[in-house]
Amino acid sequence: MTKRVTINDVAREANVSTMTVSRVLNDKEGVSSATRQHVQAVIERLGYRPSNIARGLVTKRTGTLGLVVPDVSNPFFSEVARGAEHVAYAEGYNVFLCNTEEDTERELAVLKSLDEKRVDGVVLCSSRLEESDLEAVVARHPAVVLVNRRLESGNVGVAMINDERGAQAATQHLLQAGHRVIGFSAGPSTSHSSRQRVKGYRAAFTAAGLSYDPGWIRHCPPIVEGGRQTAQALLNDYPELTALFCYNDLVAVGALQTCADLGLRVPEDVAVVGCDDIPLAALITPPLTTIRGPRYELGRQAMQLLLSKINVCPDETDQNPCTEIVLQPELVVRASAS
Amino acid sequence: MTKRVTINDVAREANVSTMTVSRVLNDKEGVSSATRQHVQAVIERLGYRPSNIARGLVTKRTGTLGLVVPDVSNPFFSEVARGAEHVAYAEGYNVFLCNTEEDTERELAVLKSLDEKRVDGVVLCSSRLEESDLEAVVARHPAVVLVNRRLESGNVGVAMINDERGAQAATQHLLQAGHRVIGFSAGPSTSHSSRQRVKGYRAAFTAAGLSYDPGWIRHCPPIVEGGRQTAQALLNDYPELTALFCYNDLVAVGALQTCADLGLRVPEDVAVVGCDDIPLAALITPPLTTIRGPRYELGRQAMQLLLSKINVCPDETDQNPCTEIVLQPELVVRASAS
DNA sequence: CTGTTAGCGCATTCAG
DNA sequence: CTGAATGCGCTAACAG
Repeated sequence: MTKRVTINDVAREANVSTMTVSRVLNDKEGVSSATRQHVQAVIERLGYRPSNIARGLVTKRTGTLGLVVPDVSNPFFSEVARGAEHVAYAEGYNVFLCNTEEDTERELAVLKSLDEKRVDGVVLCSSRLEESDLEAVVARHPAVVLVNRRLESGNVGVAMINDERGAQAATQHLLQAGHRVIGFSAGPSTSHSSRQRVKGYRAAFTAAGLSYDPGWIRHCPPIVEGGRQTAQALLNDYPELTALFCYNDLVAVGALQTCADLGLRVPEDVAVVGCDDIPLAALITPPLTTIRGPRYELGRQAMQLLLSKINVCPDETDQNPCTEIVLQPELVVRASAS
Repeated sequence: MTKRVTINDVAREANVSTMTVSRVLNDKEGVSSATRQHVQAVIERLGYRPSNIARGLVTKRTGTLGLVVPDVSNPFFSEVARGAEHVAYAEGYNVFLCNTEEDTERELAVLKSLDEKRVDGVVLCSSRLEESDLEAVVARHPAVVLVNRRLESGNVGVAMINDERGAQAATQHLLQAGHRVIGFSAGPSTSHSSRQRVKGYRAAFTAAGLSYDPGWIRHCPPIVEGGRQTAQALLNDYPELTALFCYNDLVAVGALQTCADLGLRVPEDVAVVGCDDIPLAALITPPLTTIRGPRYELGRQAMQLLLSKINVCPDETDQNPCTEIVLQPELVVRASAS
């Protein structure tokens, strides 16, 4: 690592001013094609790379964005991340990937760090923050898009999958199959999508003119082990239970494991429905009936919305032509609940 | 977005010089605890957040790192990413996640972008770059750690899973079970780990005093569809084939699908072995015999190695106490090849 | 213990 | 078409 070549080195070597170099760097007019070519050649020869950080200091735009997710290794978020990163890259941005590991303190910390890094915007997935904290975060950042969470106040973009509708469809499917005692392993109580899914679960009962026992709903960590334990508890407390709706497919896999441990057949003894349609859902035994949300598309659109917020012309900054994107999920019927 | 609070605003408001503010910001000595507290209070009151980018311009350290992977949504890399991000966060760094989407041009492009962003170091996973390009990349960046790839020249850190050994163990397992015609869906020919696994595959035959037909080895995209098609071609060209070793578990899933389509039973008619032990491996039918590499640990150690390279004292910069980390994989025997 | 001077690498504004 | 001066927000190296 010898010292870096700067714009001054290029200017000196090319016998021009730094301004001329700057102009060719940014493809601005006002440079004869002769000098432009010459400067280009010198840039190549010296292997010069402009410093985005020096540039950012003056332009106030860093060309970097933040993407905050609870856990990248969760297939749901890794797909969202892939979609988001793809769009960002196409527009010349880089993105900081931040894992909160389901921890609100850590979420606050990464958001602070992103602020100090002066990112141009943030896509915040499944924020577990309280309303007031979230508002403060939104206020600090130049542009924010929330994924799978809504916020009344503030100029936020929102992109989400209609979780309520998905959960309702899943529950309705079970109800129509004749199930009346349906457990719900509902994921983290602090999660917005969990709350939405609970709503949908209830709505399905209401719409069918049936009632449910609130005890059938139980929160759990959104992972296999959480699903395993909750299913165990639920089946123990309610032996009459014939169906389980799960917060996500990982939780459903845990439920499947518990059923296997207990010698219960799926779907004959207990029907199981998951959420998300992650890759393994179709490949396990029995194949999982689940709710599929367009995850990659969600990431794509969230990022696109963020970029559109960043790049609005100042005079149309108040328009907010489309500030909320809602993607519809669909029920995928497989063997675990037919 | 009103104008940002700067260090000058804080200094003015607190009736001190910017240097004093800078000192309390960086916890440097030389400030009375009285003024320190006072300045702290003003910082809080104004909601001041130091600009990491202005700071980086003078200190030459941005506190950012790059993590380049072929595909985040591949469970292998999403686990590596999680491990790497965890360590980086713990040390106060942020990481740019970059997907190459298996494309070398794009890999070059993101590396260039990372350079312009002046990252302090890069973890580069499964680089598909030619040796000369890779050397150029390594030369430009202050610190580089390669994952699953080696490079003779240059001061690079290396962290890898011993793919050759893993592939040999898998092949040996099949050989010992009596298989003699073993297909190998070997993944991308440009991938280093593919080459290593081919080596291991061969080594197992050699060690057993047996021979193989080079036609049994066929490259393919490292995804389900690639595995599906390659298995089809292999089973078509070599009907006597009784076992399939696959580049990774996704490829193995594709192979499983092909077997099902063809009415072949696994493992009775065809034994299948995968690689990586991704979450679904244990959960599909039949459960996949596979090679497990410590993915999260790989990400962790790679990032740790990178940070140790970044933070060496200048006078011990040549020592390179531990520049290569090799993690051992293990054979996980399940039903698909027992 | 505290402040002053300088400059990191670049783009913006204004003159040539 | 080109260049000189200026400053972005911060810290390093000195002074006091």
